[in-house]
Parts: sequence; structure tokens; C-alpha cells
Amino acid sequence: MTHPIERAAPIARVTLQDVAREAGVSLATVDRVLNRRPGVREKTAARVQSAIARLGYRPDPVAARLARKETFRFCFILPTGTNTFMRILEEQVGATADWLLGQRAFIDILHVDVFDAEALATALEGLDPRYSGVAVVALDHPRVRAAIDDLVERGIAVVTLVSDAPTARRLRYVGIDNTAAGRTAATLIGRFSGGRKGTVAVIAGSLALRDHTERQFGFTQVLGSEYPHLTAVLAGESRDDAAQAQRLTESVIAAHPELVGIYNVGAGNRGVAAALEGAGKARDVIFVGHDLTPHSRRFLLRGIMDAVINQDPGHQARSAARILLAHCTGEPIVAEQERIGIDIFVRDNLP
Amino acid sequence: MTHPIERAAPIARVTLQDVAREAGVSLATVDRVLNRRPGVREKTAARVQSAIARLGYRPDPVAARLARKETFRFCFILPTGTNTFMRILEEQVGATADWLLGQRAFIDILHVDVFDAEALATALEGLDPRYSGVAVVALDHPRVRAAIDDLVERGIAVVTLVSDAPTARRLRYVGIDNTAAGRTAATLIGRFSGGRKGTVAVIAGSLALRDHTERQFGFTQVLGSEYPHLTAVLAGESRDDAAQAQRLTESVIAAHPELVGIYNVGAGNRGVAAALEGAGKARDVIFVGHDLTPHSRRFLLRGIMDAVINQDPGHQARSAARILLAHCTGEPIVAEQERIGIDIFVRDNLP
DNA sequence: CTGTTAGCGCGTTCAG
DNA sequence: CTGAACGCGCTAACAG
Repeated sequence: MTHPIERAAPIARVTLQDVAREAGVSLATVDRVLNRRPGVREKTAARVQSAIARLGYRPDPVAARLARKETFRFCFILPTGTNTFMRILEEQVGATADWLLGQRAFIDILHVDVFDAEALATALEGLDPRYSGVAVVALDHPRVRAAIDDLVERGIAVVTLVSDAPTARRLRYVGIDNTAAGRTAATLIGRFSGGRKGTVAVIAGSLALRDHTERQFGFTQVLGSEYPHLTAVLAGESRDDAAQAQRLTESVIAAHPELVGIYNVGAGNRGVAAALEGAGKARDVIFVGHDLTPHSRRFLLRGIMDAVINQDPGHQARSAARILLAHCTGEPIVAEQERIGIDIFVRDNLP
Repeated sequence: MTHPIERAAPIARVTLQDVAREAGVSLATVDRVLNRRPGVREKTAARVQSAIARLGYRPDPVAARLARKETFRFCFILPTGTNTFMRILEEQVGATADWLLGQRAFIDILHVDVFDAEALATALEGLDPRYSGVAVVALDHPRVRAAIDDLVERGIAVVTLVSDAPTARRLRYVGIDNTAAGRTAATLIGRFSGGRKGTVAVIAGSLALRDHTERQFGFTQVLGSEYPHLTAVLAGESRDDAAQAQRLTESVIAAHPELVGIYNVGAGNRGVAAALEGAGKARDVIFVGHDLTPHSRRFLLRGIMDAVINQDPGHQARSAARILLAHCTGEPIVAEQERIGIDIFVRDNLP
């Protein structure tokens, strides 16, 4: 066996100094061509470029950030309210803030009513211009879009988090494909139903929320085309409220004795579970919902929920932060690492 | 609305200098108590500690890494062979190497036959002692265990990757819980079967591989207890070979006309798919396997496979690298970020 | 247009 | 046992 270390890359890094020497110029000149700053003749620039290529120079981001005294401040705009998922998200943003401290960046959290587009737009408009980046749980509304575009115009990087505003000029959307998530829910309920005929109730969160309507769209699309023995009925809007979800579930159970499944698009799984248990239907009716929380985890383990579709809040928080930071420092990002996947959890693959 | 920036943390970092001044000592002394090095009196150490606490000092990892001239070299030991998953893993390790370059660390890749414990142990034993860390797709075998413990003894950090050697003194296992993965497969097939009676064939990869036996164990455990209408039969070992998997599938189809599902524990989904299509059973028989590859993705989209259980190779490569690096530099890791989840993919939630 | 120089915050000698 | 001083690789003023 050969020792791989023998054919390894040279252990010493190529530094700016090396390039400068090789090109016969000074540090500053190399720095200028590297950062595309004016004040270098075509000719010397070319000499430097070739030296860079020849030596295989790669700038050291660690040293660069140390020398650059700049620090960054980001604002995370999250919804108010007691929604469990959002609380977990906020917790994770807090944890991320801790990590960012080591990267010379700071996070503030701002709370806004997620159902109120005006309030969200106002918050965005009134944002301190000193922020270098914003992550916002958005709302697809003209004023919000305009406010986001405005921030971008002012040179503030914006990423949308969890909920997107697709036509806005945000740097990126950090979240799942909600249409695909809805399709996934339909496939799970369809496959779990094993050919049973009947209806599937869809409990909407809010029809004004783009991500919720997308989920519904994907769901009905797949259920309609792939599982003709199942018919989707809309049970109403829960507005992410457990009590309301419970009422909706209760009436849908009463109205549809042949109920096969329930897809809860928004929050409030607790309400659905309570209604199902109250009616003694927890085992019979297939129940798929979103977001892994202590509650949904318990429902999964007890067999009340059959699958949970999750979007990892920790991943989303870190991803948003990494993307904003990378944008500010000009460092590249690992695209694949920043993709937010649609996680399916059943009882057996819980974290 | 209040501008959150006003109540924000001070933008200036607390530095070692500040602590030194506050404690009335020099930089070097603070450094000593910080890194727990000898040569400081109890009393002054206490003074420094209190100053650190008072100022809320947090060492700057960026500056630390710059000052420390040390560079690290890691070895990734991967299986030989043409297994698609392992090729993707290797690709991802390569991409990670690129990133590590910016962190003053280098990766070598070493190939060893995964089915040969002696060869793996020999490779581990003969490893260049200059490596500061090793990530190895392990084998739970006494000689391998001993070789790993030996490396650890010599001060080389070891993480097991994808496949574990649980009793070895490795720093950590980077991979999924394979028993849980097997359970998940059983739940999926059980739920998808919709009460149909029949047998489910299990195609083992290699019964000598701990992760494969764990998957089988979890699978039969859940199938036996939760789905009494289904009986698991062992179709044989594919040794991760598609042709062999195809032969096994063909004979199991012939022997069991009432076949409801197939769980392919190891690689070779192509063989299983070919056999199912050849027999015209691709739609009827529920087929669950591991690892998302271009092949399994295609099978999922065509309805030949019903679910794929995945372990993200990119995540595992990056995680192993981050853990080794953090161990070497003494930086903390975000535990939650390093958990490797059991991903379930159906047609609709593919990346 | 180009070169010189002084740090960034910390680790690490080497004297005291 | 403690402190002063230099340098990691790079940026950002300055000079020239």
C-alpha cells in the first residue's frame, strides 16, 4: 500500500507575498487586481493574473476577514404569535446568532404579525438602514414586494425565510417548495389509504398565505389525478389556531362519516388530534400535517398522526445567516448545503 | 415600531487586550489561563477569569486560526468498487476538500475493499502518523476496532463514516441509525401495502456488514410486530452487486407469486428494478431501497420504486470534515447540525 | 499608477 | 511565574 500523504498537495499555502514576488510587484498591486479595484495598468494586471494562475493562489478568507474591520448586522423578521414552529425557529435563530458572533456578525429579531401585510411592509420600510442584511418570513403582497425591492435598492441583502415573495428581488428564498410539499402529503395519504374509497379533508391555514395555497394546490393536484377513489374537501381556514382547527375537524368528521384522511396545511395539529381522539377516529383516519414539534412528535409516536412533513428550522436559520454573511463578505456558498429539503417523518425515523 | 438596532449588543468585540487591561496583567498571561496552560498562579488566574466573565469575552476563532501556523491533514478511507452511492460520497468528499483548503486543512482519499476487514485494518495500521484525523467507512471487526483504537491512542482523531464500529474509541459516528432506517422501510412497505396479505422479500447487501444487518433487524422487527399480514423472507445476499440482486429478485418472484413488497437493504437497486420490470411486476410490487442516485431517482419517478431511504452523502462528507477540524482546533460543534437524518424520498419530494 | 507601512486579534517565542 | 515583541495573511490608509 502506498502512503497517500506522499503524493499530497504541498502543505504550505501560497500567499499574497508569493504572488507579489513572482509577479515582481508589491502587495498592494496584487490586492488591487484581486479585488478589481482601479489604478492598475492592463499590463501589470495581466502579469499578476498569470502569477496567480501559475502559483495556484487562493485568497485566505480567514485572514481577509480579520484585516477587514467591518462587522455586519442582520435583522430577522419573524411572525408574532404562539405558533410552535415559529417559536422553534426563533430559538434556532438565537442559536445561530451565537455562532455569528464568532464571525463578526450580529442578529436582531423583530416581530411582526404575519397575517398583516401592511404591518410587515411598514416594518420593512422603517428598517434601520445600517442593517447589511435582512431575513424575513415574507408575505406575497404588493406592498411587501415593493418594500423588499426598496431595501435591495438601498443595498441591503434580503432573503425570504420559510415563506417567499417570489417576484421580489430578494437574494434568495430559504425554505421548502410548498407545492411539492402538498404533493408529498397527497402521495402519503393516497398510498396509506390502500385503495379505501372516501373523502380527505383539507384544513387550510390561511388562504391569504402563498405557501399555504401552494400546499393545497399541490395536494389537490396529486390527489385528483393519482387517487381517484379519494375526494378532497376543504374544511375551512384554521388561521393556524388549534381551537379553530379542532372545530373544523369536528364538523368535517360529523359531515363525512366516510372520512379517510385529513391534511392539515397549517399549524394547529393539536386541535386536529383532539378532535380525532374525541370522535374515536384517531386510528382510522389518516392524519398528515406539517412541522415536527414536541406535539406532532408525540402524535406520531402514538399513532394519531401518520406522517409529518417537516422543514428543518435549525437548517433554515443557519442557512439564512450563512447566505447573508457570504453575500456580505463575497465568499462563495455551497449551494447544495443550502437547499431546504422536504423532510418526511414517520414514527420510525424521528430524530 | 421601535428600531431593534437601538437596543442591540455593542458592535465592538471584547478583545484579549481588554481582558488583560481589566485584569491588570499581560496578554500572554490571559492566553495561558484561557488555554489552560501551566505557569500561572491560582490568584492571578482567578483575577483573569473574573475579568473574562465581567467583560463577556469570547475568543475570536478567526484570529486564532490565523495566528496558529498549524495546518491539518485528514485521510478519508472509502471503499473501492463502482457502487454509485460511494462514488457520490467520494465526489462530495472532494468538494469538501475544496472548502477545507480555506480552513488550512487538506484531505487525502484512500481506497480499500470494504468487504475485507484485514485489508482495512492493514490500511489503518499503516497510515502515515502525520495525519491529524481520519474518516473511515468502517467495518465492525476486531482487527479494525483494534486498528482504530490504535490510531486514537497515537492521538489521531477518528470518525467512522456511513458504517460504524460502535465499540471502537472513535470520536464519533457520522451516519444514520441503520436499525431505525430498517424500521422505517418496514413502516413504509407496511403502510403502502394497504392490508394486502403476502410476503415481503428482503435482499441483504452483506450479512457481514453491521449496517446491513441492523437494517434487516429493524425491518423484520417492525414488520413482524406491526404488520402480521406480511411475512418477511430473506432472498439472499447481493453483495451490493446489481446483477446478483437481479438474480435474487427473479428467483424470489418465481417462488412467491403473492409477493407484496421488496426491501433492498444494500446497493443494486438497478438489478431489482430490472427483474421487476422483466416480470411485469414493477407497479404491483412495493419496492423500497436505499440511497438516492440518478438510478433510484428515475425508478421513483417512473413508479418502479415507491420510496427511497437516503443518507445525504454531501452532508456526511461535510460533517465528518467539520467534526475532525473542530476537534483539532478545539472549536465547538453545532451538534444538531451534525446529526445525519434518515431521509425518506417519494416521487414528490425529490431534490 | 504603484509601493510602504501599520495594524486586525491572537499564538508563540524569548527574556526577565 | 510573567511580560514584551514578533508574525500569521491580508486590507487600508498613506506616500511616492
